[in-house]
Amino acid sequence: MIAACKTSKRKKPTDFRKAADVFKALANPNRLLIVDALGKGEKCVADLTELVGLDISTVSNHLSVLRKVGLLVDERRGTQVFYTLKNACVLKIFCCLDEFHAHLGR
Amino acid sequence: MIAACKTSKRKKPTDFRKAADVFKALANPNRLLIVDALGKGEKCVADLTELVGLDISTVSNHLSVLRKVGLLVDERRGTQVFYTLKNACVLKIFCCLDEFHAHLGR
DNA sequence: ATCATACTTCGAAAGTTTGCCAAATTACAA
DNA sequence: TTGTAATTTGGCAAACTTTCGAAGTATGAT
Repeated sequence: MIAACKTSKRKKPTDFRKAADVFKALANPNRLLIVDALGKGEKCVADLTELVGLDISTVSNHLSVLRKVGLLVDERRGTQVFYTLKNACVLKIFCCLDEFHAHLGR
Repeated sequence: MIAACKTSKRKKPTDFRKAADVFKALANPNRLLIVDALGKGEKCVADLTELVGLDISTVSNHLSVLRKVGLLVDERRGTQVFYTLKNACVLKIFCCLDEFHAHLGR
């Protein structure tokens, strides 16, 4: 039996669906690469495209997946669109994962 | 710019792939329901099948997805197989998500 | 206005996931 | 050993994801 967190309350089916949507958005190595990069500061689509090495349309799609679940915000400045992490929680989740893999020993 | 966690180090492509696999395992409402239930203690497949309301073979598949990424461990006792959370990190991730949704206001 | 740049949206192909059913496996009991 | 209960595995169809290239949109420069 493991202690739950302070903020946790009785969960409804929609809670699991919403949570699953966020995990779905994070369930792709290229999107994780993007999130990790944005953890260091905002980037435009072209920068991220160079980083992940896929077609710009594909990267744009990945960005929209992350934006739709509220992980990112976009801001147009001139012809460029800059993306930023919406909040630090995602990076915390990364930390939990680091711990998890350390615990697993892989 | 957001502070990274203490344990974070330079990430390799395989790190993102492994992390994505864990998120993939969590990217399904029924599997989240299972993880949440197991947070309260071990359960056998039949118990979990009743909980999620899908075919037992489907639940068995979900459990194997979660086991493969190291989130669960199984233990056979007689004819039954009991599943347990491998560690508390997953529940911490849930907490991060709760925070995230609170921050988003949905 | 026209053009170039930066990005998004659409449509299609290939691959993956989810679910059910039926068949196979495992452990125990009679 | 034959049967029965619990779980896993294999096969399949429907739905979803990933990627690309082409076409579309928005902004700023000429």
